[in-house]
Amino acid sequence: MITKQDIDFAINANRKLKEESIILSNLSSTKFREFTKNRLGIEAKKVRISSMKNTKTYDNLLLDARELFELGYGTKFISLCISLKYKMYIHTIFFHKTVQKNRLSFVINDSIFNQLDVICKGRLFYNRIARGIFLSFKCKPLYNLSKNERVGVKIFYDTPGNKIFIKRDDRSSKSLVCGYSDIIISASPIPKNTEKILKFNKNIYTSKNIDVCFEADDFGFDKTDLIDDKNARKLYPHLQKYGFILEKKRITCSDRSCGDLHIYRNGKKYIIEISNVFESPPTDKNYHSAYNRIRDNILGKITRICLLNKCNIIFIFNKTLEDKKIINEDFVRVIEHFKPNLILTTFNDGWEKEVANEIHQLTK
DNA sequence: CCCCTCAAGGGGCTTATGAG
DNA sequence: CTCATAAGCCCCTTGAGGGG
Repeated sequence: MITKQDIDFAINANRKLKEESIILSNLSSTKFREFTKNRLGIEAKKVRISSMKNTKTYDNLLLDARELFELGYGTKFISLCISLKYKMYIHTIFFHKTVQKNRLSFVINDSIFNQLDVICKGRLFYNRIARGIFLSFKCKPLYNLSKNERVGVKIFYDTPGNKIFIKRDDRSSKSLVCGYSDIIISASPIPKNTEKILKFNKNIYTSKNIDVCFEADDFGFDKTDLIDDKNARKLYPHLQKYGFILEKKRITCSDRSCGDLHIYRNGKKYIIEISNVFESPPTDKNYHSAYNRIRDNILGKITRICLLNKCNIIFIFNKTLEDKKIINEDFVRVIEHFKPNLILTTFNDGWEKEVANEIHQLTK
């Protein structure tokens, strides 16, 4: 079993090697022994690996090497890590010959998708300069987590290549990388069909949408922490008490026509859209334009969401909506056309409790 | 915000060649 | 025959920046 300590030790040693201008490509048996003796105080044995065949150590050593390969490391790093762990230099060619080289076989895994409880929208894209394919997706809590610490992950694909599962494993060679505003993970090894789509023309940047699946728990979150909308995040725990179940698919602010919260009860799906339209009340000066904007905003949401979704939809708006300044003729006609479920609230302390109860009553 | 673009550096993989 | 080393191209990781 390769531990995080084994790997960190090797990473550190590699750093020290670089201080002496030795990169792994230049590491030789002599340099390794000199280095371990002088910098680490380790006396490495001089052993011919072939003489160890059929010993327990040899078997363990190979198991460790295979595990490292599965974690995404290559022969040079494996050579360093194993050499340090077993205190004897073993050249890269040995691992090249003994470790299975099909990385793809480790990452195709359909059954792992049974565990997921969160799905986010992601994209795979090809980076022409780096000549690699990468995954990019947004998830605020994960982004903040990986900003503060290295979050190692393994990735898995389903057979059709439409979904990618990320599983935390801090030993992995891959980690979540904070991009400009999103999380980036290198997506290799890439299933062949996906690779074809993205590398079809190397001069054109293309991307492919993909579902990013994971378990919230795996990264230390509750799945309700990952609800994107602030108000929906407050409301859901109270709905949960009434037996509503959160959809796995995460709604982000980019899904403008999807509402804020998707939940199920008794096999029925409900979409909830929450808008605190008076969060910052209009000032006296632009009084009229402000109310016009709010009216358009509300009508736009009602129209889009009602038109594009085929399930029960509940809108939660500010109670001030009853104000005559919002209700004009157009407003009345749109409301009469779509007949949306409307719940009005003050958004004062404790609103989420009252609203959850209203939703419960409304959907009985 | 969404989607796209650019980049450095070094390990990964493979093979030839020679030493032990 | 086994193992070590070097060399070279390929690929992966990490990271930044910006237009619309």
